[in-house]
Amino acid sequence: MKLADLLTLAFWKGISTGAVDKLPTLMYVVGHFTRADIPAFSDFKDLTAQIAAVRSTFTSVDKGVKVVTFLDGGTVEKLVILRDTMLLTPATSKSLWELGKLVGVPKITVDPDPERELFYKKNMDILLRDKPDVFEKYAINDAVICVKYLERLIDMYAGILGKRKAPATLTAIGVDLLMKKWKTDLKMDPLEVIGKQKVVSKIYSKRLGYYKTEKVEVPLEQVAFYLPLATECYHGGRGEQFWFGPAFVDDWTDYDLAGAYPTAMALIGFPNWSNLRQTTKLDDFTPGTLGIANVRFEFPKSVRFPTMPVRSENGLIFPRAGVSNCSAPEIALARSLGAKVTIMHGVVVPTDASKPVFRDFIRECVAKRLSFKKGSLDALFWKELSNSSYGKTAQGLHSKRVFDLRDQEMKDLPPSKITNPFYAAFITSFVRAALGEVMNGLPQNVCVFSCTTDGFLTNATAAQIAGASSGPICQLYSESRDMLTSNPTILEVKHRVRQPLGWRTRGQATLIEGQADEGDGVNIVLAKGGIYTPQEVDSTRLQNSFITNLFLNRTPSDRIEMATKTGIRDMVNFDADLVEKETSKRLNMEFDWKRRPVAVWDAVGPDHLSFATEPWDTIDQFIEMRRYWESFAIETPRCLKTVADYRAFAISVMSQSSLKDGGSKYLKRTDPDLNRLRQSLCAAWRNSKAGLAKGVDCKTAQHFADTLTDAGIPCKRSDIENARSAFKPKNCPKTPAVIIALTKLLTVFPSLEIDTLVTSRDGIDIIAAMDRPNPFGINSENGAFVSTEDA
DNA sequence: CGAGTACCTGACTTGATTGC
DNA sequence: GCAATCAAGTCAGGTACTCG
Repeated sequence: MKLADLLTLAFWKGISTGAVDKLPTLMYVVGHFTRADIPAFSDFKDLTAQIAAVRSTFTSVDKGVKVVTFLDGGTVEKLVILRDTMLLTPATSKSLWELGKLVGVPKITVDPDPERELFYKKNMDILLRDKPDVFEKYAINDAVICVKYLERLIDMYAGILGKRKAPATLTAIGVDLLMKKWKTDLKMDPLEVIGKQKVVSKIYSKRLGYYKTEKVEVPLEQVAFYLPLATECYHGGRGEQFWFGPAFVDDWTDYDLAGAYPTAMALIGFPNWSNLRQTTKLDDFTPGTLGIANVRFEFPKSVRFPTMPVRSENGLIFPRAGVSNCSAPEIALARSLGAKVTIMHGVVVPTDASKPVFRDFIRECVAKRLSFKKGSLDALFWKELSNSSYGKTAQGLHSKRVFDLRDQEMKDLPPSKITNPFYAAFITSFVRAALGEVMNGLPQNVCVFSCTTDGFLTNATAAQIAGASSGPICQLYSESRDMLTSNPTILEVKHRVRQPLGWRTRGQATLIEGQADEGDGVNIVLAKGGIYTPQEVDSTRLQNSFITNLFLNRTPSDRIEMATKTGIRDMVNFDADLVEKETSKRLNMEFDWKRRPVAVWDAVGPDHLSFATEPWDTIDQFIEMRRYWESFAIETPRCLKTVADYRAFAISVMSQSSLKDGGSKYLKRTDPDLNRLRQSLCAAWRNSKAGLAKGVDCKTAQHFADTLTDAGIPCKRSDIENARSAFKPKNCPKTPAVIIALTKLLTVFPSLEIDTLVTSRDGIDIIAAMDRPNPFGINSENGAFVSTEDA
């Protein structure tokens, strides 16, 4: 059936039952997750040319679909605008069931038995056969929810912007509202706000065969010059796991910066783009400055959480020293933490703080949100508007490929009307800086367990938190907060637990729940870090114990099942239907090595490897480390669950890092140090190098092999015969095992030149961490926490 | 929409085995 | 003892995909 046929049928039924007396020429067709429905139309191929794929589903963007319907014996052309409620729903309530609750239409249950219910939903044809009346009700109910929701949305839009329309996405409403604020209320020119101008350009039109003049929006020249640097200075949120494994038992609190991104946005004053200037003066970069820079930095050893972001393939890293592209708030913070900072390339945009560009918009969103009941559709709607506007300032900065339906190819997501890298860089930098200021303000004996974008988990007391959140950045944050909500509080408590478990960025669970009675969910911290829990495991508590068991009992070969749906590309290119496909993914609950282990031990209760961390000295150390980890664990099955596992990895790391420059290629996974030593010795013997002489220091290959084996280096005759390539000097890592073996060999071959065999580099040493005590003073007998002050 | 992975592919190295 | 052979292991780069 074609889309047109469906509409004809609907009109015909509407007229014949008297429900419809006038036919519209322009209409919205709405569904929830239209990716499931649209491909079912027989003219799907033609439709794709007129609709767009947004966030993996279908909607109309800048134009509608022309549809010809047959009514009263004649043909009538209608314009259809497609909408997907999925794209118009606040982030927390994506399911149709949630949506139904928001508009007051509950979803219909088809069977009282939950198992039958699930079965019917997966096999709608059987439901139609068994209970046709229920089927019809159920099917229509979904449509009712969508229509009611869209009507509500159109009403809301009209109430705010005075025009009756349904935009394609929620964020589009936010941008429209912001534009209105700028133009009507604040009398600002949107182009001036984001540093652009209109110019007339001549474009040759192939179709018309002559030049057309067109007005295009381009960045002001003095701004354009620095856009690449500003884009480099824009990063996402800070996410790190500072501790691996089970923590000690204590009062742990999960804090969140209240409304982080909107709060930072509200601080931006009206920019004077034409007076933008280059500077390398540190004092030009204050916490509130709209400024970006490429800087060299070095933090003192005493700073536990360095705050300068450095981009890597695996996300943001915060090393002790290096080169960072960041914004003014982080530069100011680094200086106040005692870091040596040198600005190599810096740009500052003067702003008028008395004319903030986003504050009124945010304030209106916050006021509107607070005027509605918490959790209601309106409240969620307004929250989404302010939160999503930050994302729009960053849209299109880092290239993101999206599938273009019309041209059937991947294209870059274009910038939005309010994309501006200076803003995006400032907003995110300010939030990271606020987080960094608090974490570094805590006493050394307080443990910070993890952090994600705008929150962190710590065993600090309320008084310690208060003491840590009084720095200049927090002050500014508090002022902005006060201005927006008349409440200067900056940190909110999200969860309280007694013992957390952590493995990687965005990977935390709860071993012992908290005892707060503030409601459900407060006592459990759970961030699954990309791990799927089965559908039947539905409550947070069940999911938490599922994840915890997964972690404690994991093996390298564990896989987790997940359901994926046919993607848009496959639907369009191969005419594939939307089906669920069961796939499995390797379970990865190992550390991400964004920090360096500083003290390692086997924890008790639950029994598992545990370690505290410190920052890497440089980004290169991290990059190297990640490479070692990937080759060690992801290809060879191995989890780090005990100190013995850790030791094997630590030796592998030292072996590889001390060789570097090609020498570390093809090191063995198990006993890399001794295997390489054997290889080197065999080549040395065959070529009479490194103080060995073939036929003199052992008559036959077999004899030499036996001698090595006796010294603790397993060796076979074939190993010597296979040593066909030239002897490579200094090609052997200097691990404790290698030194012991060589010392033994020296008694057999006194002329052996150890320095010719063994590398002179030191490499990355995470072996020594096994000898260091837990800095937070665990009593290893029972796992109980002993504060360093008492100990 | 950014962050973080998993998976695929093709080229290269290594170590066990075999025949001379 | 040496050369040839082969399967398994290793490496590097690119891409697709999901979650929060």
